[in-house]
Amino acid sequence: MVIRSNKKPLSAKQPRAATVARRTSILAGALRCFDELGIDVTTISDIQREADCSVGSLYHHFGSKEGIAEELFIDGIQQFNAGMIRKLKRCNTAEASVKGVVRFYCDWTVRNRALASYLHSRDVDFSEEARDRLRNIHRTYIFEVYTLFARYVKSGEMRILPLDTYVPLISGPIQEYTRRWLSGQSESRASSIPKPMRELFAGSAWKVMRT
Amino acid sequence: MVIRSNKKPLSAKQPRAATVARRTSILAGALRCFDELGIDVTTISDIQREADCSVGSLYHHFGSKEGIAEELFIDGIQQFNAGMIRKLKRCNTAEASVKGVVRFYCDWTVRNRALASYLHSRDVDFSEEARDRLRNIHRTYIFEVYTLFARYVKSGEMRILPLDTYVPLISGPIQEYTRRWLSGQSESRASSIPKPMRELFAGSAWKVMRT
Amino acid sequence: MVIRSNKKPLSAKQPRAATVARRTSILAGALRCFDELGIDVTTISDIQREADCSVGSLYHHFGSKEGIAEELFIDGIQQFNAGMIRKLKRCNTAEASVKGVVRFYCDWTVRNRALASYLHSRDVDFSEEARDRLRNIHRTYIFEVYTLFARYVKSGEMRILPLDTYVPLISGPIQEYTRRWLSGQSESRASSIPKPMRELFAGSAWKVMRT
Amino acid sequence: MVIRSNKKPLSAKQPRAATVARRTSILAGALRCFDELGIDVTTISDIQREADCSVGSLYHHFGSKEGIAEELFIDGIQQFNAGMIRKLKRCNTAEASVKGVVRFYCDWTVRNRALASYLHSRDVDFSEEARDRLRNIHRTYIFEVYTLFARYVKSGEMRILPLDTYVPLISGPIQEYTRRWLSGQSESRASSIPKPMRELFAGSAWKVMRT
DNA sequence: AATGAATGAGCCTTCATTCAT
DNA sequence: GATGAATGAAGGCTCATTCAT
Repeated sequence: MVIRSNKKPLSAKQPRAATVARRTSILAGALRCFDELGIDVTTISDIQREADCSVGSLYHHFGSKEGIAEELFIDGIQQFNAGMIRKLKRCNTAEASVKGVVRFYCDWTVRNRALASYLHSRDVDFSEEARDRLRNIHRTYIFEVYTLFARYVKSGEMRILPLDTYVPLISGPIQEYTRRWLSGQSESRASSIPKPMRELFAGSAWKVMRT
Repeated sequence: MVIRSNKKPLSAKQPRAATVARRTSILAGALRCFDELGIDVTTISDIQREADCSVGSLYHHFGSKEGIAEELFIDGIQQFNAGMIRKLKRCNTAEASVKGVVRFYCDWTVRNRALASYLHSRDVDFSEEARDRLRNIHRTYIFEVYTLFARYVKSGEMRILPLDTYVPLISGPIQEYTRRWLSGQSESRASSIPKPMRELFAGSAWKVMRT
Repeated sequence: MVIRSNKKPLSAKQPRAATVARRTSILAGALRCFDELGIDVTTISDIQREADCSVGSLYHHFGSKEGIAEELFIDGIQQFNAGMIRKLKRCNTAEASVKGVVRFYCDWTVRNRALASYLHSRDVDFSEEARDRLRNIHRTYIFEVYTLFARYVKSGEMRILPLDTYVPLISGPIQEYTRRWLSGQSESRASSIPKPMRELFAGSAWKVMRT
Repeated sequence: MVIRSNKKPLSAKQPRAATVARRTSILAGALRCFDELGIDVTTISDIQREADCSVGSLYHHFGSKEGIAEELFIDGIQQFNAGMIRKLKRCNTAEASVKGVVRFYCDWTVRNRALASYLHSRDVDFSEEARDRLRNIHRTYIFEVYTLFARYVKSGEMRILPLDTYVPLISGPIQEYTRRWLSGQSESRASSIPKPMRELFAGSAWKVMRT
């Protein structure tokens, strides 16, 4: 997982490798806790134990429990968005694109189970500053995605629908399926989602979107 | 630590009307709190204030904060299930039934905004006993629903698909749309979901399900 | 309910002097409270006030009210045992040893009134771990004492009796007398037990034990 | 066990049999609780469950938790005292009397394990009124006992000792032995104290008391 | 006499955060 | 940068007692 120091002024000198490692291990430990216990229930002490560091260290690097939660969340979102955009840029038809969304959603969730699960929780209590960063990230993402799809709508390959229904219609089913898979996983960490299943959802999404 | 057996004997005696009223008002107060603050953040004090009763009363009737959360959850599920079954029994064709599911989901959510929102949260930490009750309720519900749909699948009016994909495919999109509507609503309590929007999702569901 | 593993790793690091002082003052404060109020009635608040520290500090060092009670109890037992063994090692005859037990019991109790009184109470609700520690301490102590007396029994200077009657027969009377003295003391903190009284019990013990 | 209604004015009419039965069952239930949990830890609710009655009933009959504890304690003391006096009145020699004390103590304790254990606890927080009653009972008892023994001291059959050492010297060992037996019993409720053991203590007591 | 819902002071404990070393 | 002792507000919960039915 790629961790970036986002809090520090951009002009600051490069943090040392040891520092980066410590931050990374804290975020990883926090994710394990959030995954197993939930954000609200996880305590600083839990994270400390999991990351094997002192309380002071936690506060030195992230300022607060919410600081850790925010950093982790934003980091996760950026990874997901970047992956999705990369994927879509490699799709050249409406069908490939619609199916690509479903496939990427499915694959990424399976590959990043804990992080995906964390991004679903709506318990993070963002600071105003973090909310701003998220809004910008989301705006940029949505703009990029819409730009990539706009041509297919214009060309008549995809239905024209209210803007806020595209995501539910395309991703809703796989999200719901995935959500159930995630809950199940918390107990039995074994299987992944079978390809034919994934293709069923991809196909359905296209069935709904095509003109 | 001293361990005592805590279970109240399940006496079949009818509770008095006042008792029922108190229980109801506590649950209503709790729902308001959970809706605005989230379960984990809501305190006993909050519920107490909202239900206008003493701490002792809360514990007398529900035993614990989790006890309240469980009761509320189970109550809600049962209301939803009962409504859905009632609705489906009035549908005579595959199309009406599939669309009926989407419509009922949409309408019930709008009519019971707070409760619906609460049922979505996965923060309730169920006791083993509550988990059992829920499992039974769910089993019964799923059985009834499948019974109602089985004939349409058999008659060839609906596609034959893996059992665990029906719900995501039919309800996924409206659920996702609804989820976003719910988040938005927490700030501006005004609008409802417009009929045409509802019908868009109903239509899409049928588009995916028909043979 | 969420379960977390709570055990602090038994790091061998030396605690700082300030830490030791704080622990000591907490135990001293707790003893004063237990002595005056009894364990069950003493509240964390009482101890806090008496030790002049924050609640958090109490829990940081001892984990719980029971933790304090256990530590104090074990500390006291070890002090008593060590003193008794030291005393007995300086006795060279059966008579001196039997009388030595009575004398030490009497003197130690008077010199450590509150602690002695605390060790008599059977309200401490030991954790399994503490019970283990106590069992070990007791086993070692009993072994040492029996070793010291064995020669006198073998040499025929002392009666041969069932093992579990030596303590009651030698210490029973002074213990009972002392117990009453302790109850009395809780109101009027002045006198001590007069030497002749002590010697009466020492003499009686020897009268019962000699062959 | 004989239970007497001691709180009511002496002129009151005889309570009905049902009332007596209820009081008896409450005291019996309370004893079971105190025995297993300790007074301070036992709750009104525990007693209620054990006696199978309502909270209101408890308060109707005894006024408070302490009221129950006091009644039980005083009742027990009176039973013990009465038995001891009865026993001593049947002894005609100093030796028989001294040994009689030890034997009765031993036998009564075994026969009334829970009650004996309860009488040893010093956690009862007596009201001023109860303390008065107890003082009177104790005064009377001590007076009777001393009267019964006085003749043997005068006749030179028993040693002349400080008044407050007779009880410790005679009863101390068997009490201590018994105390340990009682603690042990809480786990394995089976054996009783063997006769030869009892006689060992009886003999030792006489050895110490004879001139 | 019996019942059990209601009350609320007070208890034990947790936990995010600070700060001296 | 790292450490962990210290802090104290706040939370969930218990329980003796009262009182209307």
